[in-house]
Amino acid sequence: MRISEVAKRSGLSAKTIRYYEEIGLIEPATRGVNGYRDYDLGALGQLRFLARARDVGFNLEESRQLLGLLKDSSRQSVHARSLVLEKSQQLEQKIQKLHAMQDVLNDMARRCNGDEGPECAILDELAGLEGAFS
Amino acid sequence: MRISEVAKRSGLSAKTIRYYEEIGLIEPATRGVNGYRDYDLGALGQLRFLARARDVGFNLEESRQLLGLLKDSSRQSVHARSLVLEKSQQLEQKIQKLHAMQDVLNDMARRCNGDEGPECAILDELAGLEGAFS
DNA sequence: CTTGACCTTCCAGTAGCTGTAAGGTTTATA
DNA sequence: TATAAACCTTACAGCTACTGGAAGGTCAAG
Repeated sequence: MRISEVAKRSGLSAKTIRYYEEIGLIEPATRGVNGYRDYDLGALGQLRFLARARDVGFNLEESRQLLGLLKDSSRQSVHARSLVLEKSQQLEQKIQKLHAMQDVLNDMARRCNGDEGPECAILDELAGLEGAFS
Repeated sequence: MRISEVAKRSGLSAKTIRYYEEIGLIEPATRGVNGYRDYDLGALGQLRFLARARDVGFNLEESRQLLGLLKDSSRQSVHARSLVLEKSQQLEQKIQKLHAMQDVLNDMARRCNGDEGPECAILDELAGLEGAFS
């Protein structure tokens, strides 16, 4: 398979696949006589695995670890599980933080007239005039 | 005020303040005879404003726009309000996405034994073997 | 007079790609 | 057979929003 085919079937861009090779996340692809990269189903499988790991929130280093576990026949599933649970907790924290930010935004919007005048509770609050008179 | 004082009082780092000046987010600070940057309360106010805008999720370009509104006496509060509402919606989408990711992670963790053996529903699912036998 | 805490500029690095340039190859069509 | 479209290659720059570090100038205290 050529790179564009693997790209289509993995959901990654060709650029990204070359990048993953460059940083050693996957083995360098074998090359055809013309110098084009050539992929087999095993390589496609690894790229799909990486795409999914990224999709659920793992960064490249974590995805590398997970791929290492996948390839390690003497692995212990507890390791994969702890990576997943830790990531889930990280997402939880991110969600909480985003919620808090959203609350502030919604509150500001509620207290702002949103008309053609210059008076604006949003700008006041961002400037530190803590809307004491809302 | 010197930069470290402004840093302390705005919550930004000195590095960040210099960076904001470099990219034109704030006016270049006036300089003392020794070449040190010197800030007045107005500059501090703007930096605080920027710190808060960043805190609630605006990126630098959006923060620049908000600061523009703050400085524009002929502004219309509807503009600030629409920026805030749009940002709130963006946060909502991010939250939904993180929730979906977290659901997948929690589901994978639940189906994984997490013991010393190699069998692992997490790795199976990431590899695309859609846990049909959970 | 030296030590330490400031300040300055400049350059490099981070994550995870994406865009673009300049070129080689393959394939389909006129 | 010519040629144009659609691939492929490498290499380098750029993106966001900073952070770290080097090399050096300034200033106040002891």
